[in-house]
Amino acid sequence: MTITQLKYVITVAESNSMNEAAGKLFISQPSLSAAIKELENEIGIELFRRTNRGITVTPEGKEFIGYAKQTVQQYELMEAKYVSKKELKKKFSVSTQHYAFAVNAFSEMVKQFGMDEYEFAIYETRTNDVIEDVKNFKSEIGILYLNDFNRNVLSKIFSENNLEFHPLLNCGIYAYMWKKHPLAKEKLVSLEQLNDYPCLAFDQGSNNSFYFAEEVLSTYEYKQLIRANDRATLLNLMVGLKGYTLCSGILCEDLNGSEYCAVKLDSDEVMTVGYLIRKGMNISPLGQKYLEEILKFKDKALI
Amino acid sequence: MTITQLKYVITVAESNSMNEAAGKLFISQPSLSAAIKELENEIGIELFRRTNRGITVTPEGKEFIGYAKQTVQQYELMEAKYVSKKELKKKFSVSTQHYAFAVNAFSEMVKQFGMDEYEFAIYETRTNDVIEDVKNFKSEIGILYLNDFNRNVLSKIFSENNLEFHPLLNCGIYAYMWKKHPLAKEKLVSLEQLNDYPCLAFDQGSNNSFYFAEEVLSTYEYKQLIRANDRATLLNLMVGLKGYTLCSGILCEDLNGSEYCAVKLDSDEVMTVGYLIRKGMNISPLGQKYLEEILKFKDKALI
DNA sequence: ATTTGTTATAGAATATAGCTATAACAAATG
DNA sequence: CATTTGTTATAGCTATATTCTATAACAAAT
Repeated sequence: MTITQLKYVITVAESNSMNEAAGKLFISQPSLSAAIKELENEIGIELFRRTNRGITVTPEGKEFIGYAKQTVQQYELMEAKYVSKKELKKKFSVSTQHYAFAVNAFSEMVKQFGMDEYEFAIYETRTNDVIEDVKNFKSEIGILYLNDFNRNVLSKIFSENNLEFHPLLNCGIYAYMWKKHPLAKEKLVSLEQLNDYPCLAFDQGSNNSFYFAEEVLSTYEYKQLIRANDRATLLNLMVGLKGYTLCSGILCEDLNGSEYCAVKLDSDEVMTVGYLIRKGMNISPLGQKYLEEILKFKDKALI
Repeated sequence: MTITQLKYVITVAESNSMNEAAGKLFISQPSLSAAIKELENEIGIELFRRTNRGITVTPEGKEFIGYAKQTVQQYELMEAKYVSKKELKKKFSVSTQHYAFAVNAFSEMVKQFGMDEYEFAIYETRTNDVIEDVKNFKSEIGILYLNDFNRNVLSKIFSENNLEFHPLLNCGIYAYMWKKHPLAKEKLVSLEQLNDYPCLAFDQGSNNSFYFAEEVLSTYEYKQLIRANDRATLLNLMVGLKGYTLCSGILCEDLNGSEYCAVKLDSDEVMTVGYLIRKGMNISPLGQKYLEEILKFKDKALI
């Protein structure tokens, strides 16, 4: 297992064929094929499925490539510092459920590190994709919540996939709605009161298991339920349909605007927002800063 | 720059001569000498000073080797997982000023990870060594405090050495003393009151700059000052001499025993305990856990 | 002066990585 | 249905790198 082989594997995985990858790597196709095969023999894992129409990455290959990327990145960091002496752009991505504060923390971090030396990405997406992104090394960190209802199921998924959940902040449940909503001035609202209005929820794609829902009380039977896949859409529906959504109560007026407000729900239920990482994986300085930024919402979470 | 070369460099740095290192690496001495020299030429840095009585590491070499250790460790992690398939023992060390809670957090972390898969080390030492240990990659994390007096000086040292300080907890200043000390029952003590008793301080070796002192009010002129280099010794002197020491007020009865108590000092001064890491360095899962454990003292710190 | 340790150098043997040419195969194409 | 075009795999060769042994050069201890 050499660094060269790892670099080759990564390039092949990003290509549609050995031929194409060989071109990118400026070596001949037989050399590349041999190098890959030698590695596969050494580790005893088939990384790519070869067909006459190109290659596909096997599931085990996907995991291996994840580790390979880490190792090569570390190596290239040294290479950049000591050999070529140019600054290598470090990468950082995060995948999150639909939380304005996760986006806010992200932009704060970006501001502090600057775009010159770093490459950033944030994916605001459905629960299952958050898990997948972290699993496949697409994102270093995933942001999602656990509560008493989904904790066991998600924890099992985490441990099966070598993932680790770390709590960041606990918060009560709030109904998020338009400022001019009839219930907006209440101190406390009950589910019965809310039942007169449509509940807005984030679409979770094909995986419509309750456990993947982003609404805290997914088991409750809502009279009216509307699904959306975009936070801005959802906000628009709050105004247009006098809808509401159940969430953490962590507000970011800067991002969602001051047109909305959160009213505490009459419920003892507590949700735990936390971060998901691959088990045994180091957290980069960028990741450290991002988590620090999220922790700044600890106070705001307990309005 | 190959992984092999990096491994060679690391072994040489841990040996007294090329010959000795060559033996450890099961290669001939000329091969090793050539490999090292080739690397030095490539990066344009002299890593080792050769004398007829062996080798010494240059300062630039020390830094390079630090990075090399990181990179090789990452590589060996993959190698262990995919090639040799035996679990590699991960290493974690921390250097800290004399804080019982730092030791306590350490032992909590060790308990949770278990000694089978990991290799641990904790160095309770003087301020300058904490900084040196982190700088030279001996410890991943250093624990020390900043206050208004030493902040500027230490911050400058940190940035000059590519180190980063992250605050963990703020605490007031307490006088730590024997439970049967005449002042032990007071709610609040002044420096004037304490002046009747010897002040106990940690010896900082040759570097006796005020800025490196572990006592919070190092500028104050103590009538009686006794230096020690061991926490247990200091505790004994508290009993024997009715001495006291100024500290954070974070107590760990489990470790120091219940024979001692902390009395709040009549002063607004606040000290910030935090951790020190190399700039741009990732934090390992062990380090993450350790910091989490220290943060659990956040409440105890504000008695 | 000799011995014993060190690092550095030279030249030969071996191992490795890459190349070209070609095979083997499957799907698209005329 | 043969041909073309894409794919990966194999064989044999060459240039390069790695590592060895033997030896030199040097300094300190004996």
